[in-house]
Amino acid sequence: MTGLSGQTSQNFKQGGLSRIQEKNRNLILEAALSEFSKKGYSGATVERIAADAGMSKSNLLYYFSSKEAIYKETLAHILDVWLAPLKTLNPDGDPAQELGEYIRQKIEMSARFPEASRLFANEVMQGAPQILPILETDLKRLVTEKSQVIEDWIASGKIRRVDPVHLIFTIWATTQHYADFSVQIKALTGKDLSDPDFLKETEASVTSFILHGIGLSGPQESD
Amino acid sequence: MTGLSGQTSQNFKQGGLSRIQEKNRNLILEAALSEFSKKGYSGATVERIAADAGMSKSNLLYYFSSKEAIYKETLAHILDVWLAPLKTLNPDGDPAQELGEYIRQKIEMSARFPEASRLFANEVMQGAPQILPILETDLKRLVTEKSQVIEDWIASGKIRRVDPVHLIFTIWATTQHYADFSVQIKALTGKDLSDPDFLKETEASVTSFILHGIGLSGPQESD
DNA sequence: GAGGGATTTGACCAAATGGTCAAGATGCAA
DNA sequence: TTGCATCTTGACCATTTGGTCAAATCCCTC
Repeated sequence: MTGLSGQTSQNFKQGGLSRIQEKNRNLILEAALSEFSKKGYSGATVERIAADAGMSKSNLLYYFSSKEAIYKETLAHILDVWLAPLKTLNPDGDPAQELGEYIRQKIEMSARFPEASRLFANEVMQGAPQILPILETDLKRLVTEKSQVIEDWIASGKIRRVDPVHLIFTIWATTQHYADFSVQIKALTGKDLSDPDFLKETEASVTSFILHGIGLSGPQESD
Repeated sequence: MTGLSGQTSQNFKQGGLSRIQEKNRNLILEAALSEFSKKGYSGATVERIAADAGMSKSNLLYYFSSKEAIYKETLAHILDVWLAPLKTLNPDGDPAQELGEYIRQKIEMSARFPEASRLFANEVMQGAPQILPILETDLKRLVTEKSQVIEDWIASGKIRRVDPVHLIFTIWATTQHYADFSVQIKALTGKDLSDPDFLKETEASVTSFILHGIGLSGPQESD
């Protein structure tokens, strides 16, 4: 007796997944993100992902046809989320506000999804075997578009003349560093982004560096 | 080359390595750096490292007792080189000059030894299983010392008030990013640090960002 | 050039691992 | 409850891989 679901009995056909499939695929993808980000693609084992997800290896392979299939799906899953903040950069907004908000979002992503950051870093460092085509098309298009936004801000004298692409790289580098190298940061400071105070402090420092770097003051002082 | 003629039949004891040992160990370490940085620890295979080094797997294991031993030695080999630039930061020098030079050196390291950068990044991202103790002692001591240098520059009004540790993290993040994410950078710009023009351009951009970030102009301009 | 240690390698082994398969367990509509 | 599709698993397989070992081959000293 299922007291909760008043749903009908169409279990899985036409794109919809059955309740059990939905649940298990999610469990697997969560476990996979954890394993892949922790050990890398080669270091992760299907057995351990299955154990993390609370099922047998055989059962996991009932939901995903291969280790590589799990990996690809995990990557695809996070990629959208990962690139979302940049898309919101608004040409008509105030540069300090817009870039400050972008940096803040990126750091929050590093704080909330450090595993996703490391998975992405791992993939790219290994030569981006799975996502290179996406980088060369979608991401390139996005970066070109947002570079133009920055270029316009420069042209209208709102920010100092800088190379927009290098500015984007700098933001990516600094914000993701706190997730990817969190172990090193913890070894040196005793804290990482999971500490709310350290998160605030990092946010303030990084934002301040970059905004000053492009000729703007910090977000609090506006004149 | 230590003591070529005076040696007895003991070719390698007491620290000195035979000519053949010297050569082969170097070949192995070079191949290991390439493999480990390209595939990560788990992804690399002893067989392929041996092939890269031009010898059989058995022979490689005659020189290094295990895969882990090769990995540790490779790491140790690059670690000194990797941290060297920071050590040269001179408290008595001009901040713009000193930091500019440090950034320049770090970018040049990324250009010349991208594999070392990726190996290091990989190690840290996996939780620094091998070098965590070093990070917590030697590196922490070094960072604390150089933070004090920066702190002094702030106290004497030479640079803007910033968090010294975050400044160091920012420099590491931005400079190493160009090595670790070179595939992504190449996908987006068509170039990487192996291109001399792009190297110059990157150097100028990153230096400019950070020096402006701490309240200094670029090296050439002053107001 | 002979003797002996240093170097090199192929054959081999055990463990780990990705994946298959058939059989059993479970959930669900009638 | 019954019948069928979905779900789950243990047993099993082939391959990869780190590491061992004894037998060669090389190199150097005397």
